Amino acid sequence: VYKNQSYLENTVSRPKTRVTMADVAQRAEVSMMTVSRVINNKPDISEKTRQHVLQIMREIGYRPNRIARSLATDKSFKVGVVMPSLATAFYAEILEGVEQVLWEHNYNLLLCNSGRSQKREQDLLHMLEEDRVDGVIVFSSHLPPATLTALLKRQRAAVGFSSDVDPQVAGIVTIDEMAAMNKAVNHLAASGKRALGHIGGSQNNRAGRERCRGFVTALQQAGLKVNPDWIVACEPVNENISFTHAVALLEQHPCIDGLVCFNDYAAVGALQACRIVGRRVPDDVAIIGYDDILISRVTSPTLTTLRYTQTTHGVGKAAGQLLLERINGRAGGEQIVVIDHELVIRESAP
Amino acid sequence: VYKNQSYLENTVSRPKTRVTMADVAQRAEVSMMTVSRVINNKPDISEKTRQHVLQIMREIGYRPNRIARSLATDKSFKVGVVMPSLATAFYAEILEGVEQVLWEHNYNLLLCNSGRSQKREQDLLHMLEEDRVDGVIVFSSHLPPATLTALLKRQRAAVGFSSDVDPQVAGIVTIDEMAAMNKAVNHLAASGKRALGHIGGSQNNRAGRERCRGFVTALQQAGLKVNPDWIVACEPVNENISFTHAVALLEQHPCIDGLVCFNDYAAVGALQACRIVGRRVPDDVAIIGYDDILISRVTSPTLTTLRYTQTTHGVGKAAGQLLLERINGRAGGEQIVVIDHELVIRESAP
DNA sequence: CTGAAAGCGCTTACAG
DNA sequence: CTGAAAGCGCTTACAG
Repeated sequence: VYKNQSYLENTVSRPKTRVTMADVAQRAEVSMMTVSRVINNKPDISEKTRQHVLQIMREIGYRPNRIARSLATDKSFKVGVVMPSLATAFYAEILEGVEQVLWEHNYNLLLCNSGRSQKREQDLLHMLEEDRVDGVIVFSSHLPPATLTALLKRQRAAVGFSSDVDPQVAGIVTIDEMAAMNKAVNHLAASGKRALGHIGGSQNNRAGRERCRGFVTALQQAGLKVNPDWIVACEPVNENISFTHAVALLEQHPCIDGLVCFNDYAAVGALQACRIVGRRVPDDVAIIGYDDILISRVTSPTLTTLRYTQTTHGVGKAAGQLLLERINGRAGGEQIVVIDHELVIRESAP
Repeated sequence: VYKNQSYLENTVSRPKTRVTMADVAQRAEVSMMTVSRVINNKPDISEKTRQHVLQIMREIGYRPNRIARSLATDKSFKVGVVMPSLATAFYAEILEGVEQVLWEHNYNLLLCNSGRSQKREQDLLHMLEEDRVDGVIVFSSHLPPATLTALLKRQRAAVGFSSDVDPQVAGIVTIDEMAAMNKAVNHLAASGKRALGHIGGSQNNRAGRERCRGFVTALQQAGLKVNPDWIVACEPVNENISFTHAVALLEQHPCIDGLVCFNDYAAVGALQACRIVGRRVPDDVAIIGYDDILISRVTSPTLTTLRYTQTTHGVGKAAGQLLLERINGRAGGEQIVVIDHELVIRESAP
């Protein structure tokens, strides 16, 4: 008698135990090997047998158990994705790009949110290891480079996005923050600004560190004064924190006539600060943001900002693609994808 | 000789096969049973043995294989989440809420994006079945109610958010769209509007259907005229499609003096349409949106809109919580969580 | 407090 | 073209 009979009936009760390959084999009067062959579309099987087995599978509502298959094949068709935040528009769009390529190649996505916590990022990576995922993508890691590298080395395949990680260990999708800051600084210098400040981001991730470093280097190259007091770090970086920092900065250093900000949120805070402190934008203080989020078009004045030449969705796809190549072992040596950017000139720094 | 020796060395090469429980047992000179006990923090084990085993695990870098454990226990500690879109702010925020509660209870999230495709939604649900996830949450399903119900019945536990599904089969987080539309229509009627139109959404999901139905019912209750020609459906619903529909609507029916829109994007399109057609908002045509997204505060005129009394993040948490209850079998009978809303009155319909 | 054996539901060589 | 046996890495009763 068929052990999952109740499952076939139209009742609300759920099955304690589901239909297995053995059930199919028994009912179809073939071996499990044969059932396995039709599930996996293997050749060397008569069309008659195949159809018969398929028919039985439909009849009893059989679905193969991927957990068992993963254990047997040591391949999970899952990849872990570690994000510093999910509700941020930027990461949400990236996620959609990643999901798209992965799904197209039959991979599934185990979603992890580190919430920018180092501890949690580590826990997550350990868990992903226990899940035996086929690969991992880490976005904007907040872990020290050595720690991250050690953690990723333990994964079957890995990609780091805007994270400092050994290129021997993981594929890399990176942003040339030095060049970006150079564009911003040169633009301000060209319009006559001479005392530039930086509303920076967290020094716990690559973007924050590199933008700060790039800002300083760009100043030097442009022959402008570098004053450490004109550089502040927001943590976390949002309008409010940035506002507070910017007010203090502008009050203590009235000479500042230009501000390069970590991102558009920080720039919005700086904009408000100028209003409070009584400085006109861009005449007294010019402001440049980063990311070109929706809001940068509706502030007044509108925001001059840096943006990737690729869509955010495209950036996610690139990261997914890179991981797939590594999973499939088609990766020859170090792989580094560099995302370019451009300056979008609006009113805050014409 | 230890088979994963190379894994312990500081090389870039990755292990073909990882450390297993058997390796730990052998090296610690205990049985696998004992190792299993320390992994799972079971009692009945001497502190000395426990510490010794833990030490060995650390030494050889052992991480338990959750795939094997899942197979043995028939429990995956994973839940599937099916979304119609990832990059939409609304769903991104919900996702963060879901991820949060799930992680707090040691569950992981298999993320799926249906892209509003019925076919893909079905494929996804089948795949999740094969993954033997402990539960599934479907957001704003585009599947016919009977199909969705049948699919969810096959899952170990399920929750539907704003989806028509049999409450015997899944927990439900739902929005009382009838009441919402009632608020919108009454507000317009109270300000003297008499000929109301509806810029609706897709009829392939509950929100679209219910808002339309609620709109009509509210008109009837308010004693206002119901004219099917004054109701249009946008598919997909975005500013451009809405703009096109609204222009046609306003040109063909100049008498219309109020528009209730499916969401804020649709309302923004309607706003633009009024400008093009030469109708003043709110004097000639009053407009009401839905969702209270960021943009509704910066349009001119600003947008009167409906919003949930709970944060979007909170809505995600509620859905996650509900699923956990069902997974743990603490669910007594039908479970329906209703999300309330309120009218945010701004300039477009004062 | 500790262990030997069977089983979870598949796949992988290996035979025939 | 088809099948019997062993194995993937854990856990679950059951003994002692």
